[in-house]
Amino acid sequence: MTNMTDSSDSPGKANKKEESKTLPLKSDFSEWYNELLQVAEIMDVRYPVKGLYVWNPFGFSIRSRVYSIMRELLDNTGHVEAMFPLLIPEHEFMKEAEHIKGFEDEVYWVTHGGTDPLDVKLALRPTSETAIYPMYKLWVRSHSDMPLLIYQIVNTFRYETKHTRPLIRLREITSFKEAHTVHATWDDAAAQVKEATRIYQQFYNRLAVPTIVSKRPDWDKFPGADYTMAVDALMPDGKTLQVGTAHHLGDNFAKTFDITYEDPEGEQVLAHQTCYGVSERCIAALISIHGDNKGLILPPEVAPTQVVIIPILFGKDKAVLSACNNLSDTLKRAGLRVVIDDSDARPGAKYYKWELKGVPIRIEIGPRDLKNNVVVMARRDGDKTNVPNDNVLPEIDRTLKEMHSDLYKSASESLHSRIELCSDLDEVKDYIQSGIARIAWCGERSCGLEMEEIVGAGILGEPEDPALGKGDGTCPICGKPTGIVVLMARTY
RNA sequence: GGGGUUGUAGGGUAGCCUGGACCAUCCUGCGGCGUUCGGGACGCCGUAACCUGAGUUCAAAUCUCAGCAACCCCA
Repeated sequence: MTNMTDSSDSPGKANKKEESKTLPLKSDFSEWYNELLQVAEIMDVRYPVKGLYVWNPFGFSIRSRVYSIMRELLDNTGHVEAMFPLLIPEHEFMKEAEHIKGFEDEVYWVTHGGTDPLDVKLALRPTSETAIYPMYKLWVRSHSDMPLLIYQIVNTFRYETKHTRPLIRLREITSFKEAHTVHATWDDAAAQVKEATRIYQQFYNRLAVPTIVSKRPDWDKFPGADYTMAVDALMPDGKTLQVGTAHHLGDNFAKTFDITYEDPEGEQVLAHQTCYGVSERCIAALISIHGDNKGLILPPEVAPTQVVIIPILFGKDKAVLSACNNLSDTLKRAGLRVVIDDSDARPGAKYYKWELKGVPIRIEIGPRDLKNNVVVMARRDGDKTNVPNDNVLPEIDRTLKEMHSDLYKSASESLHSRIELCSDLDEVKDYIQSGIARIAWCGERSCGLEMEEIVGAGILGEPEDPALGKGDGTCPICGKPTGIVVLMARTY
């Protein structure tokens, strides 16, 4: 905290204020993040219950667009959407022993109906396996029912005891997309897990967020799973954010919930299952990775407003306004989301406002431009240019596409410049202050846990990409030679 | 899990240590009117606050306790 009384006299502080009137610098990531969510009207964090936050209409609009990409990708890969209840009876929830162990400290329980205690306690789903699989027992009959690929997008509740954070660590996850699939064989399920991470990487490409897929170490897998694949993004402060997981459940849950099918020979056999999920953390990554000192930068596909038109008015200038209206009509007919800001504020104030909101393209039209038959086009992540009137639509189209690929490219470069091969744990300890360390590991649980202990950070696992996950080395704990390289990072 | 700090208009703050009055300070925002408008305009008028509960006291934003919430540090 800066002392109030000197701050106004200090030139350093004054400059800082000049650069960013309402927003802390992005280099103070935590403050920047919290403040941006509030001032850009994504979330209102003042809801008076710990770990619960309100989606503002603007933020909700981003959310809707992001999740419609997810729906599109899932629907195009054979998935169907359904919806299961929020409340899970205690006896179903308690069926799978490992699963319970993983979640029991985090479950909210409904114990009363009005003032009467319930005979059967009801859990608020922390995830929906135990809500869905009793139904799968009824639905799955035959090998011809397979694969069964169902997803839902719902809220889930977890009583987090660690520090909660909007979009990142919540007590109510408002936007949990969870898919639950059933397959005939273990191998079919394994293939589906691969497919899931492929879909997630496509999804994140659409958000211009580069990600890394890796296989979580055994002690960090989903409770009740055979193994867990995870998708991680790298945040500006060097911590990784787990933004998607895919679990191979084997026949573990099938045994518990008695999910069997009749195979072609007429035998009743256990099904194999997977589940995979993405939460609103995807939006945390989206915001954090692209934003800058001025505020949000949104990839055009998910920006609620793609083009803002600012009239530069002198006196009662009808010509400028009607030029703005004409352009707006043209762009809207082409399917773009356009806003004309003809409010009473001065142009500069409007620029700052819409930059904060991350609008990809700003068009300025003033008397000078009318005379020259041009408009001024400013890219949120770049410069201003003059564009001739008859070329505005194609130029905007082109720029929006280019912006997406530029955003992805710079995010990807930033990610890869912050992954470093380390030869010992001291180096790892040092490097994870700013990024992701690669280090050899023999694969033994005891060595892995010791590495985490020494470094004070987590092992993300062995990356799927061989360029990251392979390499000769020796385990830093036991000294055995190994071809496996794992990723270590500070995590959210 | 352990420790610490904080809670005053929509946001940010002063006042609290050392209890009391005079309109609870200033910036910002918001509403109105007018002048303005090519990178955060200005004038005038208006608007709005002491987290909740209990206690001490003639008197509480200020002191004590509890709750709720936020932030920071350590494990």
